[in-house]
Amino acid sequence: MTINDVARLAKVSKKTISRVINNSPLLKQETRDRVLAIIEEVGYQPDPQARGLAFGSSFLIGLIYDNPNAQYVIDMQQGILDVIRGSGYELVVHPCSRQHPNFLSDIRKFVERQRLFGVVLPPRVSEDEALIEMFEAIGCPYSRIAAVSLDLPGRMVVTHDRQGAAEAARHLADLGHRVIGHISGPASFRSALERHQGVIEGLASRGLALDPRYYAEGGYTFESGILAAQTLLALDPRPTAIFAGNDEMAAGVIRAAREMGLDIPRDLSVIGFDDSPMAGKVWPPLTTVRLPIREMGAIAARKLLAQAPGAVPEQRETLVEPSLVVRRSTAAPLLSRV
Amino acid sequence: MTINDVARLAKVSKKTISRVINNSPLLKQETRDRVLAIIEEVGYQPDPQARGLAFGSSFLIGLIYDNPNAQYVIDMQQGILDVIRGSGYELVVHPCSRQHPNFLSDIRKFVERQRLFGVVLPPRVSEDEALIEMFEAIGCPYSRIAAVSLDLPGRMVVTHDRQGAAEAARHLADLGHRVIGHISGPASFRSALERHQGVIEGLASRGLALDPRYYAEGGYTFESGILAAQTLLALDPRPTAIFAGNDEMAAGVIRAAREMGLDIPRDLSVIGFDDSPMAGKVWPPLTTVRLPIREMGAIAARKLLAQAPGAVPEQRETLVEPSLVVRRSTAAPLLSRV
DNA sequence: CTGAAAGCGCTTACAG
DNA sequence: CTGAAAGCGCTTACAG
Repeated sequence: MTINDVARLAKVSKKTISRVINNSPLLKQETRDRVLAIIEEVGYQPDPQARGLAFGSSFLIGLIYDNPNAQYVIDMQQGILDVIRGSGYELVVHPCSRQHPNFLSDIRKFVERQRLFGVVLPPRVSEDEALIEMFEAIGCPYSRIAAVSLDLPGRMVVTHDRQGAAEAARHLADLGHRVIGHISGPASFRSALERHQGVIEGLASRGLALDPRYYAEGGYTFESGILAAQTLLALDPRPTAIFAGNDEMAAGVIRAAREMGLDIPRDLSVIGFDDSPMAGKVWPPLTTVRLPIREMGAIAARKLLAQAPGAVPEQRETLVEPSLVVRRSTAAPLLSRV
Repeated sequence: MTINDVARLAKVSKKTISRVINNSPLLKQETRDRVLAIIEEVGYQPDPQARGLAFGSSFLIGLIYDNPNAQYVIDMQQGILDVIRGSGYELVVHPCSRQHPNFLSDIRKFVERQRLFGVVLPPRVSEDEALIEMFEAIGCPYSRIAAVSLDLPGRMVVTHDRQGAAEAARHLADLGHRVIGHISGPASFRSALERHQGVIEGLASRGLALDPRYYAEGGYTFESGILAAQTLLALDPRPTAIFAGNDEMAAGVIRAAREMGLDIPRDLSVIGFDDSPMAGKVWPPLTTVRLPIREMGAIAARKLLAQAPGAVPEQRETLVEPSLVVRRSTAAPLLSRV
């Protein structure tokens, strides 16, 4: 069933069918309705390959990512799919490594060969300016997700990591903690910087300061969380609470604390970030900060689709608010409870 | 840069370029080498959309899944990508729900519209015979991953879940456990049936039987693990070990045990299945059974590609062996240690 | 508001 | 072993 078959059935030219498919405005409503009815009846689906060939651009959206958090990527894929479902677009996944020597040229080949309609860029690739310049150079539309505004409003989904971290810090302060540690992700991640800054601001709003001795830079990994926690927990006075930049590191903190014989939350409160699948399943269930990843993926997809030739371009930046999920890994410090 | 440009540069017809691209055997080696050199030099990449249109089939592989385990899906995607990298194929993801009323017709539309080259089917969709019949009917190549052989050898990647579960059961028996519980996944999953059977066989090889009272059917979810564990742990005598059909449920068992004041592994040994990201991060680190998901994805992709018109078809079924990962959630039972 | 012609970048089927 | 013609299913650019 091709455009020619439908044209024959509708007794119009195939150009008219094409106009219906592409929602052309210059078309009699009656003609449109009649054609639409026939399309529906015979179950005609325009061939995206043929359209793409004629258009000079495919109906494929690329998700380019280097995020090791599986749940994050799956949720993001789902969010993008929520939006493109029924639109004729499909999602092509492209994990990558910024470490790889051909990082840029591989992605460029991928985008050019497939004539991708555009790409969605979650962190950390979303922060890679060389990558962005390449997309600009080849004219590939994109939308970026990051913890700070890095681009034109219509291309940005900004996550308010700073606020989420501030809320976490205030939660600890309000529980009565005064000696609070923070383990951030790598300083090369905007999210790590923003969360760090959020901790500082959140504590400041309660008249507290983040003592630099109680700050450590981690690698967003379980092992780095263990290592950093061992350092911080050896300090005198020992921190009564630690905010880790993500759940992986928070799990590491819990592990390190346990191996020192500390009880959580009695001896140490712990907060993570991400609300990953394990967060509610470890013991004690982890207090953490949640970002609506799936929704972020959906918004990013919408902003990308809005860059299509006929569409109305997005003008406004979207700010996504995280929320604190209080579970049982945080409590008042021992001293203030005595 | 199109096939015409390359033809002009090489001073041959575009048909010859096409023959080079498609590895046609009837081509002088010298011509091939000369064309290849020019292709390399100018960085020509054949347009998959144009090729697909002419071929009547795209260069897209679909991953259709309804697996809620994010790490599983990501690893599988990675495995498929490992194989198709550089082949000109790309991976399109298509999560779905077997509950959805349009489940079959949605997938059919997807496959037909995109003219997918073929699809990779992990469990549970891989076990859906109505889905398979549909693929047969429309002539869509596929490869299936399942815990039992369900199809022609060339289309099957069989995971030896039964053996993995048997190994887990033997591990418990060899530690000295005699009262062992098993919580399986839903009986509508082949993996659940196979793992269950594996437990029975593993115990039998040590002269033990799985008392039906100590068996419960769960839903492969954390909550179902908690519920089932509460039932099993109320039994008299209390089981000294529980093998859960996946890590999610094993985490639920640990939770339930903890809330009853039981220490793991002192009072209860727990084994899971999957070696999910949380397995090594919970306390105690979970003994579990690992399947090489990424490798399975790669094999499935290879079997799919082997169904291409020119390729040599796969004749043999692939059997994938799981491995037991012993961590700290299993130990000898208290009595035998006294 | 609608249509006939040419073209997107490839491949198949047929020649030679 | 290589090539000229026709076609895959659409769209663009031009008519009317």
